[in-house]
Parts: sequence; structure tokens; C-alpha cells
Amino acid sequence: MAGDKLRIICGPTGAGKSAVAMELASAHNAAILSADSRQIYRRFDIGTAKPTHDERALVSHFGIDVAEPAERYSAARWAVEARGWIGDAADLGKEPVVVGGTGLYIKALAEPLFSAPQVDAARRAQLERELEAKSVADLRKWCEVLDPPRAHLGRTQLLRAVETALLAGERISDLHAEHNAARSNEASGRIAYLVVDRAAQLGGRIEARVDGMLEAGWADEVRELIRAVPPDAPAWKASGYALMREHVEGRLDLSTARQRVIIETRQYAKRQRTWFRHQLPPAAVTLVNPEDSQARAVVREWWERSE
RNA sequence: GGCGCCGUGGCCAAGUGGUAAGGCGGCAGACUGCAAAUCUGCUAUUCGUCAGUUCGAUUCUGACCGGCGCCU
Repeated sequence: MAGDKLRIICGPTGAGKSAVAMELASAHNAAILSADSRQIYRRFDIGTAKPTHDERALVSHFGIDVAEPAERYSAARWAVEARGWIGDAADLGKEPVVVGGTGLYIKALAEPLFSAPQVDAARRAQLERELEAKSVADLRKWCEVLDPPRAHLGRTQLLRAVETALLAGERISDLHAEHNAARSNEASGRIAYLVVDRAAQLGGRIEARVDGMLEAGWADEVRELIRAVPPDAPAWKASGYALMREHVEGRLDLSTARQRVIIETRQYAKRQRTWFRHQLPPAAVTLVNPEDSQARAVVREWWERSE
């Protein structure tokens, strides 16, 4: 195996990443390492578009079904485990290809996160409980004094900045700066990204994808999950599941649910495109549109270039 | 045919005689341990059409067009 470069295939949902990856993996005896924050969870199968049993029999997959639906997962944990899976793939004599749409996970693997200060778990849980009731506006005000550079971000980030400042007495923005300075002379460019996208065709593909899930028995899966998984489990955050729950529980008719799931998925895909457009090092990115007649050649060239 | 109600951006929808709330959708963006998450910005020179009253109308009057309801 090549060893030097790590290949990462990413892009918005519905672009056809896995088809590209499957073809590549079977042609080059590679293993697929899923970078997908929802396929992590067991039992949430249909709505997260996990690879089929046939696909998994054909190509080894890592990173799927590795957590219980109620577990809180994280980019940091994924990055650690992903390094393990890369080793596992090597043990099988296979090259790893990372494939997925969770930008932050990919980034955590490519550019390791700063090491977070250890804080007392009990104090943290206590603080979290207090902060939970606060509005975004309030959290923002706090953050403005505790860690100003982070104050423009969303609730999740605000919470973390405030917690770190209060519990560890450090600003995340400072920690980032130190971390970046420390690894500035590290060799970069060991990663080759293939961003799979198909612009205008994405909307139609997402619609078909949702219809496929519905036909595959998504509603039944959700009915079963409602029985077995607590309603606040993180796994429920996968797009469409909350809507499907409303439908299964009789609060939303099927056609409205379908329509809204499609919209939700489209909005997610849009956020992903923004991420991949701006958060990856441009020099390391190759863009393909599978719709394009040159697509095959581009993909092959991308693979060979990173050998 | 008569009577009544209604006609505001892609959709839903508030509103006032003084120059158009909000929501949805859409677009753009942010993003370093919950990321299929979370958050930010933008998105009607214009209120069915025409005419009238008025300093000024989307808001008042009339006609017409369109929709809905009821009656004959």
C-alpha cells in the first residue's frame, strides 16, 4: 500500500460518494472508512442510508454501527477511532479510503483538534444543566466577555466556549491559536480530497433518495425505534427522523412528511456544500461531478496521483 | 342573474390615510470534542387592474378582472 497519502472522498448527501467509493475500493482492494456522524449509530439504518449487506460483503467497511443510539459521540472520539480503523484496514492488507459527509469529523482526522483541558465531569454536568435554560442571546452575552472571538458562533459552540472558560479558566480561541502555532511547521499535504458533487442534479436525487427510504420501510423502522430508543437519544438528530416520528405517531400525514424530509435533507446538503467549499485546503481538493463525461478519468487520475 | 366575503413577495400571513410585521421556502455565510448539530446575513421602491377623492392611498369611493360562499 501507498501509505503516504490518505484519500478522503466527501461531498453533500445525494451526490453519489459511496458509488464512487465502492467502485474504487473494489478495484484497488481498499477498505471504506465511513466518516458519517449518523451511520455511527446502530439500528438507525434506513434513514441514514447505510451501505447494504451486499455492499459490506463486497468491501470491508469501518465506522458503521459503532455506537448505541443514546451515546453522545464526538468528532474527537471519531478521529481517534478512525486512526485505529486505518490500522485495522492495514492489518487486512487493505488501503483505507475515508468516505463521508461529516465535515467536522474529516477535519478532526486531517488536522487534529487541540487538546482540550480536562475538567471535572461532575462540575461540568452541573454547569451544563444551568446553561441549558439560557437563550442563545444570553449565552452570546456571556461569551462576549469570556471568549469574544467565539461569540458570533452557534449555541453548541457558545456552550463549549463558556464551559471551558468557566471550568478550565481558558479561552478556546487562545487554545486554538497556540495549537495552530505549534503545528504550523508540520508537513501538510498528506491528504488528497475528492469532493463529489453534482450541483443542479442534487435536488432530484435527494427526492429519489427519500422515496427510496420510504419504500424500504423507513416508517416501520421508526415505529420500532420509538419503542426501543429514548426520545432524546442523539441518534434521533439524523435528518428526517423527527419528522418520520411525527408521521408514525399520527401527527403528520405521509405526503407532508415526505415533502418536509426532502426539504430538510436539501438544506443539510446545502450546508455541506458550503463547508466543503470553504473549509478544505483548496490545493488538496479535486472536484468531480459524476454526471460529467470526464468523471471516470478524473477519479482514476485522482487515485493514481495519490499513490 | 342577485347578494356577501376576499385578492399583500415563490407559499402562508399581519397591517395602517403618511409611505409594507412575521413565518416558510430560497440564496449566501460561519463552523477546531453534541456537526444529518448549532448559528448569522440577505431576500416586495410595492399591496389584482384602471379611474376618482386627498397634500399624500396598500389602506377611502367606483368600475372592471379573478377566487370563494350563499341565494334564485
